[in-house]
Parts: sequence; structure tokens; C-alpha cells
Amino acid sequence: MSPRRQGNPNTESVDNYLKAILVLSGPEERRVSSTSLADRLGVAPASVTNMLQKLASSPSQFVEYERHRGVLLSAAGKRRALEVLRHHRLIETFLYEVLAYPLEEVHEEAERLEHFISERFEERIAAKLGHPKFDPHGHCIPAMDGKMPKQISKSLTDLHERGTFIVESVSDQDALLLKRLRAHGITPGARVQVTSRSPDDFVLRIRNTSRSLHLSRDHAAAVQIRSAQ
Amino acid sequence: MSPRRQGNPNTESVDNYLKAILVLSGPEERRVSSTSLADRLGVAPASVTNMLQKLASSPSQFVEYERHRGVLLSAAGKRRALEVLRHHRLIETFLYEVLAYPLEEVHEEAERLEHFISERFEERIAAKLGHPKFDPHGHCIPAMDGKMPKQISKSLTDLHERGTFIVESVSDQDALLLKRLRAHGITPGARVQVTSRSPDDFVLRIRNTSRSLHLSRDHAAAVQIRSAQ
DNA sequence: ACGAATAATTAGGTATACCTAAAACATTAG
DNA sequence: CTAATGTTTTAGGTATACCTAATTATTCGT
Repeated sequence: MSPRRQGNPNTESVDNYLKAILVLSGPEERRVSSTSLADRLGVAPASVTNMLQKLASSPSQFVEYERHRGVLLSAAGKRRALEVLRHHRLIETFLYEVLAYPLEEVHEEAERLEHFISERFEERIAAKLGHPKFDPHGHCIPAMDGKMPKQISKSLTDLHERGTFIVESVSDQDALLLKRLRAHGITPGARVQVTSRSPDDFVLRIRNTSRSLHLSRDHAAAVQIRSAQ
Repeated sequence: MSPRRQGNPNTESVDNYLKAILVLSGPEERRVSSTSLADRLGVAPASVTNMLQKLASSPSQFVEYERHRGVLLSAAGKRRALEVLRHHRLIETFLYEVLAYPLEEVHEEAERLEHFISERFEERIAAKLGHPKFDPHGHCIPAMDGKMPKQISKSLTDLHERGTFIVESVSDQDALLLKRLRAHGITPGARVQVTSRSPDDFVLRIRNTSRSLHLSRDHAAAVQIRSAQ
């Protein structure tokens, strides 16, 4: 018996599967394949199949799963996934604002703690932070009821014009990249100019500075922007 | 595979065993029996034997265990146990001071989180709190190097004279009792008068008030006191 | 539309941490 | 100093979450 919250079906592992499905299914909520889940979670595809079967046939009804056709979150699954995401982003904000963590270290700690904090802890840090709407990476924090405004930004790689933009958010997945971006002033809210781009070389310049930064396609994909009004 | 910190031998469970051994072996560091561990951890005695055998034969060398003769912490085991205890008490202090938790809710949350916080988190909350020496229950917080001053207090039940005393600490094990004690002003630092006592009825009066409080033997055992200088 | 390539599932196995029931050991009372 | 009692260990079994290797489905190109 491993589960900390015994009796109820929310183990750490289940939470991670739900979060991964939420992210991979995107705003259009398309079905998610076993392989993509396996990739994201760093486990073998067979393990994913196993877990999905268990989840689908458990009374919790978190997912809708069809053999060979991928998986989708149910309403309950989405609710739980958003709750964990809320935990994650609140904790990130808390570590950054209250404990003065460096931005790039916030994710790893939140990834661990998100599964173990109580409702009370969640409430208290939210209150302490003044019920923030965004985390320090610029991602929005789901409300208690699970509502989350659709963000209208797009990825740097989806950009075809040249021009000046505002950085909306930056992915927290790659700590090293995050550190490099921060060193160049690419943080949420920054005004940046896209100087040139080729398929695998995006050149950014930060407004009011003379420095510029080259990003590979993968790295550029981690930066979400919106047009400067 | 359950361990969160993979590769290294500190699972949540191991931490809990080490903590329990630390507490049960007391300041005299006497050997701890399987049954007493089983009781404290809420598991079957057979499970304890199993775990102790694994711990004793693991490369981590946390315990010294002899069949039928109980278990003892090694230097490494004591170090680890004190680290977890430090986490626990720092988190309690943090929840109380920074997040304004009610005293009696601090223990449960700390019990969960103590296993998952990083060194950085530990450092940051310690710094934020000004490197406190005591938690809100009045227990002292082990230093980073594992040093901890022996506390010279004794339990209310070990008291044979009548008189006025200062509350040194209050056990965090029983949230309901803690709430009741708090309601009567029995918190660390309070001056209390022991009005009368019989084997199962300890009567306390808080200095400068007219209220008094009856405690059973078990409950009185949870209150540590020192003489008022 | 069919065979090759790719994706997904099944089958069988590992480790952790727990359980119960039965057996072995230790302690204590007579 | 032995028998009864209580404690501890052994033996055998459960569930979770993973793994690899083998098999079966699906998809895609020609």
C-alpha cells in the first residue's frame, strides 16, 4: 500500500497522468495517445496502457479511454487536473514571491509539493499572495472552481511577421533555457523585437537594449507571445 | 517503483521509521522493540521486522538491528532522523508564523510535507523565520548539523510538588487536546499553577486568571514544564 | 488495397510496503 | 527449571507502479 491519501484514488501517479493528459490534449481537447503520454511522463508505453485501463475501470471515472484510440479527460478528471495545476502554479508563485527562489528552480519544487498540500495550505498561500491570476512564468492560475481564461497568445514559432511583441509566458520545463532567457531579459511582460528568423534560428532583441539572442526552434517554441498593442 | 528520490534510500516510509525510532529510544538511546514501533507507526509487527531487516542490510546503514533484541539508530540514521525532525518543526513554525495556521492544524500538514521539501526550501523558510530555535509547540528545532540542546523540562506527570511552573512544550500528537489547552491558555511560556493532583486528575490554574482545568493522566503527560525561576 | 512501418496492447516479471497466520523464541511465574 | 505467556520472526500473499519482450492493431505509402 503506497497511497498517502488512502482509500481515495488520487495517488501522486494518477495526478501526474491527469495533468499530462490535460496539457497534451490542448485547448481543443483532442484525444491523447499512449506514446505521447509515455514520452511526457518518462515511462514505457506499456505502463501507460496499464494505468489508463486501471483509471478507466476505476470508480473515480477520471478518463474516457478506448483501446487504440487514446484517452480523454472526463469532467471529473479535468476538475482534478486543474486542481493539481492550480496547486502547482500557486506554489511556484509562492516560492518566487515569498521565498525568493530563482525563477528556474521553482518548477521542480512545485512538481513535488503539488501532490501533498492540503486545501487549507492552498487557500492560505493564495490569500497571502492576494489571489494571483498568473504564476511567475506568465501562466494563468486556474480559479478554485476550475475556471481558467483561455490565453490568446501564440508560440514564437507560430509567428510569421517580423515586429515587436510582448512576452506572455515562458515554459517552465527546461530550467537551463529559463535561466538563459532570464539572463537576456526574456521574462513575462518584456517587449521584444523579432529581428530575423529562419527555420531553426530565431533572433530576438529586447527593446531598449542592444543585445540580441539566438534561439533554436525547440527553444523558441517555449516562448509564448502576444502582439504589442 | 514508488520512491520519489529514486536511487537513494530515503523513502517516506524509511523516514517515518527512523523518526519513530529516534523518539521511542529517548534521550538515553535505548533499544526499541518491534511492537512499540508497530504501535507508533500503526502497522503490523511483522511489517516492522521486515522493514528493519531491509534497513539493516541496506548499504545506507541507518540502523543497528539484532534479531529479538530491538533496534537502534546508527550515526547516519540519527543524522537522517534529525534532519526530518528539523524539517517537521521548521514547517510547523512556518505554517504558524507565516501562514497563520491554527496551532492544532500545523502537525498534520508538516507530517506530510516534511518528506518532500528540498534543502533549498528548508534553508529559505529557516532564513525567513530568522533561524528559530523552537517550534510553536515549544519543541526545539535541531540545527542544520543535527545538534540539539537537551531540554531540561519534565512532564507534568513526573511532578510531585505543588507550585507554579512555566509550560515548556506541549505534545503535537493530539489535535483536540491541543485545542483545549490553547483555549485555556496552556501554551509554551505560560505560567501555570498546579492546584491539586491525584493519580488521574491534574488540576491546573493559569496565573492571573480565575479559570482552572482538569486533565487526565494521559493528557497531563503531554505537557512539559520547568520550574518558574 | 495490401504489405511495411509504427503504435498499442498483452504477458510475464521486479521492487516496495503492507497484510495475516503460523512458528520460533524469550521471559516470567510458579 | 519448566510451562505458560507474550513477543518476534518466518512464510506466504495483496496492491501499486513500474519494466521488457512478444504480439496484435492501425495507418500509410505505393
